[in-house]
Amino acid sequence: MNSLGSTVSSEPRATYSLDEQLCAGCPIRNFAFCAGVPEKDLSRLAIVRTVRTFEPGTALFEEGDEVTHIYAVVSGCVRTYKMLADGRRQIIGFTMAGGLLGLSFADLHETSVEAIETTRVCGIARNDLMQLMDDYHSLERRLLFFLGQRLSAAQDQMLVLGRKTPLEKLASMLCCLSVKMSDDGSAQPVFRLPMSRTDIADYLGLTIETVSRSFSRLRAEGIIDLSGRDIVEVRDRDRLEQLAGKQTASRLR
Amino acid sequence: MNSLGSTVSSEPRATYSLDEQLCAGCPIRNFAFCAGVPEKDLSRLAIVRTVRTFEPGTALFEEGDEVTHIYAVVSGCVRTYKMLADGRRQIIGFTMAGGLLGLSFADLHETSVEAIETTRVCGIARNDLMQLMDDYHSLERRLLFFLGQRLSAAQDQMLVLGRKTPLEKLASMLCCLSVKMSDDGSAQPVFRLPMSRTDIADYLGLTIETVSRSFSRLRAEGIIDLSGRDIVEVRDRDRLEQLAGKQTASRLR
DNA sequence: CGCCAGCTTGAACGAGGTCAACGGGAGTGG
DNA sequence: CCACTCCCGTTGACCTCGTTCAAGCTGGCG
Repeated sequence: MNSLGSTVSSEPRATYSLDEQLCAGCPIRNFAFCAGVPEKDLSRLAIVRTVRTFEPGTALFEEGDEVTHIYAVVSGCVRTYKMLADGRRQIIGFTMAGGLLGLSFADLHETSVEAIETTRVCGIARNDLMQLMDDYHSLERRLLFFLGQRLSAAQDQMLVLGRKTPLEKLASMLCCLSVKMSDDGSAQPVFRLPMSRTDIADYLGLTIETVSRSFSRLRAEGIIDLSGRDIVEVRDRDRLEQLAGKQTASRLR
Repeated sequence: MNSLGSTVSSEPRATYSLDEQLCAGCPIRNFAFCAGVPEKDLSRLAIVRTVRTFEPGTALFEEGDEVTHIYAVVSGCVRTYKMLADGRRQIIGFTMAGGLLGLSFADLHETSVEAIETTRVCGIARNDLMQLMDDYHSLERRLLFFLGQRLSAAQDQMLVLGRKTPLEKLASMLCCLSVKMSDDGSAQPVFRLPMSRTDIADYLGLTIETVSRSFSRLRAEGIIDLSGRDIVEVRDRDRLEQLAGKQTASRLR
């Protein structure tokens, strides 16, 4: 996997960082759900949160595990997925810095989450979060907003999975990633793919071969260019967005 | 469509009910999001909410419309969907009595919603809802819970759309409907399908022909029985759930 | 009774999956 | 330093499953 010698395993190989910098200096302070806690009360947050590091391939939690914490991704990238009994996998989404993981009202997790890259996450115990939500209305409002965004993204992905062709699926994903992989939320023409072809296939409901063929076709048509296997350059954003179906039917009327 | 002569159209053919019964006697009072408003303050809710009736095929709202209200379904059934420019449609979900519609933090709706049957909905203006959320913490908590449930359902559906076979897709849907179509939240052996084969196809990412063949096969194998085209009897629940993949990989370990 | 919309069934086709071979870059060891 | 290996990705050939196209059926309603 990487030079640290981690292997694919369900054992979290975590590093506890006991004396992290205060929340005030946190890189995701203004983007993550914790922005719902007012500046003056940050110390309260800093006491209850724990920062951990996960190496590639290690699990943050798995489907069926008890829900104990919720997490904000500080840096890196994780995949959230569900499996069928025979090993078929559906990746629900990829979460980057600022993203929220594990917010659930059930007692057991309904998805599994694994680090794709070395990933730092900030965790808060569910009980502590509930307490904070009771005390800070703005935090609860912010979580509601995050869940709304997640639901909206999930609905978009249903359209992708149910009704788009492989080429359209890949184009949709690349359009999203060109925004998600940028630091400032704008669409970057050049960006890195943190996930493997297998991950992409399991995200789009395709096989790895079809993903590879779709990449080749996007490149052949001059819509994108690839450097190595993980650097994407968008050469014709208009055509990429057109393929992705950004203009939905109702907006064309 | 039905004896009232409504046709498929985007014009809402709505009936305003100006003097509805008070919220206290409402059939969904204890199930819908409004259960987050305490009993003693129900009158406040009753003032701001509006009940409307939509005939089959009429739109509650469409993608791109301004978000003005959120709705609770009082009775009937609606479909939420997204369209691509060339007419391909993906149904995001079906909402029955007690369900929530239109909760969004964007200014414009990202999905369209149409009545499948004659449907009564209770609407609250977004501004009024925001005010109520500020005043009643329990209401906001309840909306958060509803959104969490919706997200969870959306994730299940991604697994269905991305990785299941047609037979498994239909089995999954029937398992869900046997619960959703019951009054008490338990799985009923006999229930009615409110939606057409075309709706089912657009929900499962299939064609109408494949849906029809899958129904025939489930019947041929003695797993279900059909009376007419819309009454389903589950004859072998175990096999239906097995096909649906209720046991996910992690839970089998 | 006849029409029509929605559903079912059959036959042919093709998009995407499966299987297999090849390629290339990174890590390893001689 | 180079050869070897391994993993991941790409490409080609073939095949299958689900779609497409077409015909027939059914049940509700005029």
